[in-house]
Amino acid sequence: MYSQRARRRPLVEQVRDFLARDFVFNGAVEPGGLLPSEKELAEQYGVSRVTLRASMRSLQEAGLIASRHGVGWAVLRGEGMRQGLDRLNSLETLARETGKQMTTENVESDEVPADATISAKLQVPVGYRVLCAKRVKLIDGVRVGWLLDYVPEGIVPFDVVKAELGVGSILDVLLAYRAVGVEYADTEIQPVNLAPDLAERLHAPVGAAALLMDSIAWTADGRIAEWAQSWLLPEHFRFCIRRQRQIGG
Amino acid sequence: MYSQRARRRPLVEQVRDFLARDFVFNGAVEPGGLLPSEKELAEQYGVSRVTLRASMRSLQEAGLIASRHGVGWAVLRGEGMRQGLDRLNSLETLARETGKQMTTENVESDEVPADATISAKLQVPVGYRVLCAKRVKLIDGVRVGWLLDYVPEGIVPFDVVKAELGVGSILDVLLAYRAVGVEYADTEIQPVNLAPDLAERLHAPVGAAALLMDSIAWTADGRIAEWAQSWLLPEHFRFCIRRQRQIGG
DNA sequence: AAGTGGTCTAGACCACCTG
DNA sequence: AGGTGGTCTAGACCACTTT
Repeated sequence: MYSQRARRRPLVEQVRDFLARDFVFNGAVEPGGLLPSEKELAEQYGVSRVTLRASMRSLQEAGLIASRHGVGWAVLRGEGMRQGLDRLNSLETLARETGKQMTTENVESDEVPADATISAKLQVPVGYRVLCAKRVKLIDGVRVGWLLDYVPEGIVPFDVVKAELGVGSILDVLLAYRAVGVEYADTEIQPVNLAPDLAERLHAPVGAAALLMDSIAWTADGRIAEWAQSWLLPEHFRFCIRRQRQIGG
Repeated sequence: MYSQRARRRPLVEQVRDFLARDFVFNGAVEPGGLLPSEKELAEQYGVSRVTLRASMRSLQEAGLIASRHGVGWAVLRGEGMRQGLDRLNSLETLARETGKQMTTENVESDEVPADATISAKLQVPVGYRVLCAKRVKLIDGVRVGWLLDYVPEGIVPFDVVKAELGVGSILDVLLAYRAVGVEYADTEIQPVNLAPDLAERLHAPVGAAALLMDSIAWTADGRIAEWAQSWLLPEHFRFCIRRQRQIGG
C-alpha cells in the first residue's frame, strides 16, 4: 500500500472523539441537555480551552451539538447526516462507510491518443497519450454503475493504475500518490434516462433514471489528473451533500 | 488592534474577507501560486498567527485555497464554476447568476398541522402548525421545476413567507432574516422518472429523468428552518459541485 | 455578581519541504 | 539549515445569560 509515516493523532481529534463518546453517543447527556462547561471539560481532559473549543466546533459542524452564548453547549436531537458527495471520496470509500462491499467487472483499458473531446477536457494536446478505462461496479453482486475514466500520461504510471483497475478505485490511487496532489474535483450532476447500450451493461430497464456524474479532478498546482464519467443507479446509493451558506466574499 | 466600530465583526472573518479580496478574487496570485507565508500575513494584517490560521481554514473550507505542509498555501482554481449546488443558494440566485429570469406560477399555500411525516422531518410535535407551499418555477417561460416546501411556525412570520411566494424564494427569505440564522442544508439528491402527475404539472413527458432534491435547512443553533423538495428538469440547469479532499484522511 | 461561551494574543515546539 | 505549515498552551478580556 501507499503507506505514510504514522502521524500523531491531533489532540483536537482525540478530544472530539472522547466528547462524542462520553456525552453524546452513550446518552449521558440527553438530547437538549447541557454539557459541562468548557473550563471544566478542559481540566478534565487536560487540554487548553483553545483545544477543547476546536473539538467543540468540530462536533458542532458535525451537527451533534450547538452552543448558546452565556448558557452552554447543548446536545442536539439529530445525529447529523453521513455523507457525502461533497467529499472527494471514491465510490469504494462511500460503499465501505455504509458497510457494503464493492466489486468490479467487465474491465477494459486502453492507452489511446487524445481526440478533440478528450484534449479539451484534460487540457492536453490532441494526440497526447491517455489511459482510458471502462468498467462496471457492483454492490453485493448487483450492478450499480458504469464508469468511464481518462487519465493523462505523466500523472501516475499507467501500470500502477491498471493494476488497481479490477480491484479498487482510480481516484483512491490518485489520492494516495502524494506527488500527484489531487485536491478537489469539479463535478457536474445530471439525471438521465438510460440509453439502450448503458441499460444493457447495467442490466437495468431502458429509460430508467440514473445519475450521470461528470468530474474533473484537479491538482493543487492546476493540472488535471482525471476525467471521470459515471452512470449510477440510485437504488443502492444515498447521494448527500451539505450546502453551506456562501461566505461574505 | 481594531476599531470600536469593527469590533462587532470577528477578526477572523474580517481577515478572511481581506485575504479573499487581496489575493484570490483579484487574481494577484495565480491559480496554483502561493500566498505569502502565515508569519508575513499575520504581521501585515496585525493579527496573531492563530487568528490568521483560522481565516485560512475558513478559506480552505470554502474551496478557495489549499495548504501544503512545509511549502505554503496555494490558490485553487476559483471562479470556474460559480453556480454550485454546494452553496446554499436559491434556484433564483442560481438562475440570476447565469443571466436568466426565473418566475413562479401555480402557487398554493396552506397552514396545516404537522402529520407524522412532516413531524419527523421538521422535528416538531405532530399537530404543530406548519406552512406548506407548492409552486412551479419557470425559466424564460419554460417550466423547469416543481417545489414543495414546509416551514414550521416560529421561524419567520408566515405572512412574510407568503408575500414572497409568488415572487421570490423561501430560502432567500430565510437567509435574509439574520435572526433565523440558517447556516446550511443537508440535501439528498436522486434521479427519478417523472410520475404522471408531476409530468403534467411540468408539461414534460411521463418517465423523463428529473432530479429530486430533498433538503433540510438548519440554523446555527440546531433548529430546522425548512424542509424543501424539488423536482427539477435538467435541460435548463447545470448542477455543479466541488468535491474537496477529506481533511486528515 | 457569577458563570458561561466568544475572541484574541504571544510564544513554544513539532513535522515537512527545499536547497 | 532555514523556512513553512501544524499543533498546543496559558492567560486575558469581552458579551451574554442567569441568579
